[in-house]
Amino acid sequence: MSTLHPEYTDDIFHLSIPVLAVDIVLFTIYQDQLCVVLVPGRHEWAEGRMTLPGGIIGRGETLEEASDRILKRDTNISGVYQEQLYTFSAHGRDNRGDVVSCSYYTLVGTQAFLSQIDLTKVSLVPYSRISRETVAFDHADIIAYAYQRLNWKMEYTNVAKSILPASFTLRELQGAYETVLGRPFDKRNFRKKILSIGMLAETSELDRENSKRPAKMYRFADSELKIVGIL
Amino acid sequence: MSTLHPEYTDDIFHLSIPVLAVDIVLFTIYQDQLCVVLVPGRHEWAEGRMTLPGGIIGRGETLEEASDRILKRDTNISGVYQEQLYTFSAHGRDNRGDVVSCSYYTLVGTQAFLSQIDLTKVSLVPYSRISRETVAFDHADIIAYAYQRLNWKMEYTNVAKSILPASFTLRELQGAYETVLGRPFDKRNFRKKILSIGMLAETSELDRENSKRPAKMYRFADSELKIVGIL
DNA sequence: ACAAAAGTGTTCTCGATACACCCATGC
DNA sequence: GCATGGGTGTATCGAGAACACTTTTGT
Repeated sequence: MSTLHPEYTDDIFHLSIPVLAVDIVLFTIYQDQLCVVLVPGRHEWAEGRMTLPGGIIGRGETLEEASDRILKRDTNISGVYQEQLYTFSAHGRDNRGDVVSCSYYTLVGTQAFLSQIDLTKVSLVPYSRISRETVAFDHADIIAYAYQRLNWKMEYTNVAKSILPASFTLRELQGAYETVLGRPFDKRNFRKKILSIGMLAETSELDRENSKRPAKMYRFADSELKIVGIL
Repeated sequence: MSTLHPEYTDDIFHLSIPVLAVDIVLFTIYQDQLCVVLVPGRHEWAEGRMTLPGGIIGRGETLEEASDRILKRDTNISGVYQEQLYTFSAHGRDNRGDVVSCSYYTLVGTQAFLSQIDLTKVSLVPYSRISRETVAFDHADIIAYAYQRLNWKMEYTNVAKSILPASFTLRELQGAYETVLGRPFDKRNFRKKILSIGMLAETSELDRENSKRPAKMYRFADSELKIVGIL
């Protein structure tokens, strides 16, 4: 079956069933801040505010396929692991019509991110500046919910892998945790904990970037996302 | 706007978008076993196996409204708090056509349950007997996922309130935990923990049912569902 | 008096937190 | 030799797990 990709047109809102869409919360770290990728609201209904990348699911598509397709279309990013967040359906959540939104979220490393993204199409907005005034529809709520889940995932899984290069120092890792979770950690306790879990493996590299004592570099031992129980 | 309630008819599968449905996992305790409410598969596609109560979302309905409506229609139960579980969309998950299913789950007390339910329409199947052979579509997967979430909720919230009468003994409460979680607890640790949280309040009643030493009866202090962190 | 369930405390282990100094390097 | 970030260990506290006997009642 060939897949259809419906758009937000008038006639799609006259069917006997609601329209199903995806909205994607893409987190990344930029300039030491946790940011969310937003696109300019492409419809008059967005009233000049920005929106999450999103669109309508076509026939014969799974939610994951639609989410990949739409993320690629709206931001040019592909091949990232996305996780389902929640399906939103409140009355009036989308003033275009009767749209149920299944949301996905993900965390992408700055390098991977900047090399793929089309910066003419998207904006990086620090999480701290997102509010109902700045983003359209119920997207601020979706982002807030995604942030909660991301917090949980940072504490109990090795998601941090997504935002770090192949090898990194423990200080860099701690910095990533601090930026995403928005609170400081004790250096000794952080290292003890993270090493005791067995999530990391030493490499033979040393960090020669800084002209100070070189730091050992580590990599993640598991290539897949795993639940480990961290902080 | 008057709400439509579409059914699984041929023409609904010829739209340009997928059909959105809800499926409901209703847990209850019956004969000291954790059970799931199933209905006979109402469509030839179910191939004689049972299914979760479920149906298609209409225009102008939220998922919660649809879920309440459909649970009432399929089982005659109303007014229970349902929580969203996950939205399933895998290729071929429903052999009738392109159906995305948003699942909900809930836990209902035997009393409330038996007084409302229409037992000619539904079956109570022990969780331990559910498998891909006994239930249609991907409903066994949905149930397994709901069970995981229910486990989590028992450990970290006061959901147990749903399956206990207004007042109960600590032994009854422990029994409910043991039945749902499928493992035994130490009486002293259980009581210490559950009382220390402040989730319960003593009542002046004593349990005179058994002709042994009467037990104090307790009630839940909070009437709403709360996250507390239990076991 | 006895059977049956209710009720109660202590010990141990482990993970989380708080906290301050020495080490290796480049300049 | 000194400035800078890298690297390390110990003491305390609280939560969870293991574990056995006394109390109250009905018969």
